[in-house]
Amino acid sequence: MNIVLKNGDKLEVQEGASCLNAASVISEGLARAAVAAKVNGEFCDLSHILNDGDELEILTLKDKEGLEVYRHTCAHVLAQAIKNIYPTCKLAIGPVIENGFYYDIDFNTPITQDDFAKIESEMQKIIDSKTSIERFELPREEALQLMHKYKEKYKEELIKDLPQDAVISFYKQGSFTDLCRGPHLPNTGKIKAFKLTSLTGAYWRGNEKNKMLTRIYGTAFEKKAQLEEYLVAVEEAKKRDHNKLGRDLGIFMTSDVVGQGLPILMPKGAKILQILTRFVEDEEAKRGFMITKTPNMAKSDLYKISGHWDHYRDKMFILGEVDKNGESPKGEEIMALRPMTCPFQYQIYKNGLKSYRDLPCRYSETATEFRNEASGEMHGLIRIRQFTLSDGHIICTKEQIEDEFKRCLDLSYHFLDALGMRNDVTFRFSKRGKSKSDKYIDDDEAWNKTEAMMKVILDDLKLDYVEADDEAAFYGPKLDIQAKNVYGKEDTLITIQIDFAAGHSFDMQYVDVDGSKQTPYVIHRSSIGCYERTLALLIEKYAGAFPLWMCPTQVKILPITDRTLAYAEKVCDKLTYAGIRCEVDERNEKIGYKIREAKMDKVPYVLVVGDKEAEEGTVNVNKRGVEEKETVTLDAFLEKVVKEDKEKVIF
RNA sequence: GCUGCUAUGGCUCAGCAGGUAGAGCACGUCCUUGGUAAGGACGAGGUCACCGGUUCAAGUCCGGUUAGCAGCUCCA
Repeated sequence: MNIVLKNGDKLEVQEGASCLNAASVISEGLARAAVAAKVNGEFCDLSHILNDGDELEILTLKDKEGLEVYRHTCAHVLAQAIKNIYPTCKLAIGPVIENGFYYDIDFNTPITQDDFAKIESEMQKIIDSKTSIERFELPREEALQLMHKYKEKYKEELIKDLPQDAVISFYKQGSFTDLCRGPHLPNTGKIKAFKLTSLTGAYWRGNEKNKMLTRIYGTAFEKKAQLEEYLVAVEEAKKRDHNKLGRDLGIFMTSDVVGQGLPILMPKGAKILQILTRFVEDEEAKRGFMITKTPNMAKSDLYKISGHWDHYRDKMFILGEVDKNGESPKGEEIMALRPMTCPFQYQIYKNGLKSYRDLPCRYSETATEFRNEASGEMHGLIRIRQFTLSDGHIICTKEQIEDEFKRCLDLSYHFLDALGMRNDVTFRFSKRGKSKSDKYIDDDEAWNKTEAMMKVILDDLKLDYVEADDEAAFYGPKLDIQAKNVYGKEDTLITIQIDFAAGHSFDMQYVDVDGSKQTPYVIHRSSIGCYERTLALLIEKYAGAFPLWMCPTQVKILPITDRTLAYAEKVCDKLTYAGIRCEVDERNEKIGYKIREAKMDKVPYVLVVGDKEAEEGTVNVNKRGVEEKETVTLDAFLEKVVKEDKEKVIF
């Protein structure tokens, strides 16, 4: 019979041939490298029997999907090894993830990373045994009975949740059988390089109400060298971790007595935020935003109107005693720190009757906000309890939404370009979607309309976005601009949201052309995001070597001896007057020592001045990242550095 | 909040089978005025995160609290 290869070639194979047989007809090398196959586009094992006319693609470890199969099998080897060592533990799920795999397991007695060596050597035994892996399928009832027999209650639960018509398949390697969709390697001996990397807790089915299981992470590569390379790369990435580097560079610190999630920005960090804030506020003013300055707290009455009291109260810092209904038992006035700026800026809108001529009404504020995140959720400058958001609201007519939304995105692009991060972000269209929990305002029609409206805008912008259900704000859908940290964890950097509810709940109005009163829409937006989080990602992106314009110290002047101290001061004054942030290292230290410190501090320009430079009116320029030094006149350097400082678009 | 790990001078770490702490860097003083990534000498600095417990004796063992890290959940 004939099958068709991916490139369109026809291949003659024997009747009843498997994918692996077909691979060996092509070449023995391919048969050796093969890990799985795709038949008519369907992922399957190499043992899958081909039919006449099937379209076949052989997957090897060079294919992303091939590597996934390899890692998935490794997860099964892990599960088998664990069952061998801890026979009474219960298996949950063991999927492949971006750089490896994990397996969630319910242990009777907790294990630690110290047990990894033992588990890894058991895994190695299973690999060395080259046990063949076989697939079989069972009808639903028998599948349940099998898992019941093995006392795998989590697997039983998984089977029960499969659709009635689902094919229920198992993979058996030696004495070990696991519920699995597959495909898998033909035998365990194909795994050449693996390592267990970490161990954490994870809720069964991702629900915090469920039992916490033990998750063991691991990874596997085709060759040992690749595994080593990966582990080194992970270590290298950790060196850029803002949480470490930011502290080492004196950008921020934390203090036990101040509290969790409350980073303290030290002079350098505060300077960077000031530079960013001024840049953002100035740019927003150019784009028609009116700056506001609203209180950091308000009475509970305000949050009751906004809906935060009902939807967000457990995340708020409340000043005063409240019962579970959010009321004061003593009938006292309750204040709360604000988790966002919206209801405050709405008050400004409501101050005086607005006409359609006043719209769009754009407010923005560098706002301090407070959110009582759960203790385990804090992370460096990325997740904190008090943060500064470039928060703004646009109150506009329905017709203006599209244009205003696009302007918001354009503004964010402007900042992302300036930060050099435009290519580091992805877009997520965060919807309520099918999820209808009480987290959201209950108004199906409004949700459907607003989500459809946003989709039209995003599609018109030809944005490459992913849609995510159950990620909306409680009042409407969002466009989230996402970025990843050095560990690959994704967070929202910037968000633009359409709010269908605020106009009504706050009774905001405008007088339309015909004299009728209308309710406006609201766009919530952040332009550069939360400054602390943005700073964190900048530290990681640049490993602390920030672009010149945002460096707290742009130029450091190092006199060689104290004879040239006066000249160094003169250079410093001249640069300072020109708006350059510079300082003189006037310590009585050798020049090599001062240079070392300035370089470790990642200062962009280090100027060495000695007798020669003082006499000639020159400076010896050491540019960050450049080996060669050059001596130029002070004026020439000044002109160059001032010009560079104005260039906010990087590289 | 949950799981696991961690907590020793400003920083990075040693200490260990329980017997009242050690290095390097940083810091101070002095010498050195030195030309491109650490000059030298001397010195000061810690009730070993906090609170309890076990013990004749606890940085070292146990419990709790606080804080840090990774992950889960949640989120800007």
